[in-house]
Amino acid sequence: MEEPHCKFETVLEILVGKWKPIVLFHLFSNGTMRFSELQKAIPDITKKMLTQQLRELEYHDIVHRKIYHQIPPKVEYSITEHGKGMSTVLQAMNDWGMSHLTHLNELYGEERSVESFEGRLDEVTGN
Amino acid sequence: MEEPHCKFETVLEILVGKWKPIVLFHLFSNGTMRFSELQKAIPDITKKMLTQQLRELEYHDIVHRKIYHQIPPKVEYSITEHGKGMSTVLQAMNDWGMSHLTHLNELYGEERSVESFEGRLDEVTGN
DNA sequence: CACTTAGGTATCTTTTTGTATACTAGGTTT
DNA sequence: AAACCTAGTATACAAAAAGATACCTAAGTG
Repeated sequence: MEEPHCKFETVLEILVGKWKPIVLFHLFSNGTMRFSELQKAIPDITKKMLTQQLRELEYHDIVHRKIYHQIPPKVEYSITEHGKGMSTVLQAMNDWGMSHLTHLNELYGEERSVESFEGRLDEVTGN
Repeated sequence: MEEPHCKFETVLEILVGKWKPIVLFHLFSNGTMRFSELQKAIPDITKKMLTQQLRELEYHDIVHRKIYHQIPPKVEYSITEHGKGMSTVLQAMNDWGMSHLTHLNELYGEERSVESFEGRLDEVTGN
């Protein structure tokens, strides 16, 4: 076999967390967003989770946090230059992910959406 | 709302779980492995977790489970053809992951970033 | 003087994941 | 006959992640 597939865990570590993908999606799509704009765009997220996910992305230098020292506060989030470098990886994951969805539909049936795969997995694993 | 970076969640869904990466790594590296060989290769994993992770990968048609009907039981696991198609994505994740580690080292220094990534990664790579 | 605003924290509870340990089947070896 | 394989289950438990809710700040507004 070719090169060992190993350190993709690093990417996983960045992306791990229930809300990271959708947060990243919005920031990649919209460029720069305020905390409250992200909250609006992701209605079910709590402030705590949004803060947490953003802080973790910030630690990995994927997201930049710009604070305006005003009252009421204003904080803007955006993808860093380093973070933009992730887009090819995300795109590759996205593309393969799409084709995988098609494949799963062929295997298990068309009527199932992404969300319902979870439930079907539970049927199989008995959890 | 066009979607440049969105359904990479599908890949995440396959890879999610504490032991999936190392299981995949061994199967990609070794081709075909028995349940007990995987157990040996990943000493800290419990049977329950190994079974669970393999079943989930099997559901996604990434891993194939071949049962030999004999006593004592023999079951072999391998990457499916569909699963092999994942290797480019894993490779892309891996490559970017490596450069990200370097970047983190530059940002935080060698000790700090090593500390933030778990030893399991090193187990996999043998570093 | 109280109210509003934006971007958070601080606690506590619930849910999800992962771990530990014991048990099973049925043929083979001691 | 008892012990030993392998590839699992079953059950109980601990730890981690996520959710719910209340609270904080400090200037501007009515």
